[in-house]
Amino acid sequence: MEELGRNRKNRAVLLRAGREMGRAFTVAELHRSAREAQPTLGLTTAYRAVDRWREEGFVEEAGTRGGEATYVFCTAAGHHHHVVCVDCGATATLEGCALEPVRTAVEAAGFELADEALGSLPARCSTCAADGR
Amino acid sequence: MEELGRNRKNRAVLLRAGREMGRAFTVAELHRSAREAQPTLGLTTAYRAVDRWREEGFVEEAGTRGGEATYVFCTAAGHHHHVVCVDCGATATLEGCALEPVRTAVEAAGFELADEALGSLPARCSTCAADGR
DNA sequence: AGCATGAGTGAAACAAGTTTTCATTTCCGT
DNA sequence: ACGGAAATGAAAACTTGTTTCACTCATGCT
Repeated sequence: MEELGRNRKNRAVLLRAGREMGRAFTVAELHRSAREAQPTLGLTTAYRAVDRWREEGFVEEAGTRGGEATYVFCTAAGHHHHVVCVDCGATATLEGCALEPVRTAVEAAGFELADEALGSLPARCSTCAADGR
Repeated sequence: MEELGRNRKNRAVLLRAGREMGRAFTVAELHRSAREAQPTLGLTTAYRAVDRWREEGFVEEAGTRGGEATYVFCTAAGHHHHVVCVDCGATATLEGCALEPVRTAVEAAGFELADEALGSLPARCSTCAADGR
């Protein structure tokens, strides 16, 4: 349980809050949620926690929503891609590598697909698609 | 030639500058380039021109580079996707729809691919890939 | 237990990109 | 010409995200 480093109370609260969201979240959303359990917790700490998680590979960027960066917890181990609803942040995971045909086409054009920038595919969940948002 | 509206001198300069770039550009880059021909042209006008072009469909967002949004001129008419080098902005166009297998996989997960957010695929051109950037 | 150390913290200052405001200028149809 | 709508540029405002800094406090050592 030392993975969290010293003084881990706040990060533990943030971690629980983030896991409970079950979808892509902004730092402000994470902060708002964690604050319910820890009212003194500052926004700066939320930014720092997400930064750390990203460096450690627990979390990855999932695009932006309304100008704010969103993140998802990356639980699956093997090669996979996240599908993220651009409206509500709902996520799904594609196990196989559905991007191979795209990679081939991109390479035929003389480019290499930048996988690190395609960790999550922008999509719309059935609810948001039905809402016509 | 009325597509540009009134007082079109500055926007014409910006349009020429943008087309001459031949790659994805930031608003600041566009402004810097256009300023060589029109030194009084303000940054605000460049922002406004790009906004208008995007609304009109001449231009689409192509992700970000160093924290700045980038844009590409969208010349092809049919269904297509841009491939954009995340380092230098070089572009290519995929004529067919190489994304169909991805769409199928995403739909199997209960989502709909958000095409408008996938107008350009992040990639690296051969030069930047070789530079190891 | 006492203590020194350094990671952790939050408020506030800062930075960068983009948008808005506003007074002024320029174009265009009349 | 003229009147009005659109366009313009400078500056201010806003937004998101980062950095600074003084301070707290858990941790490991004695």
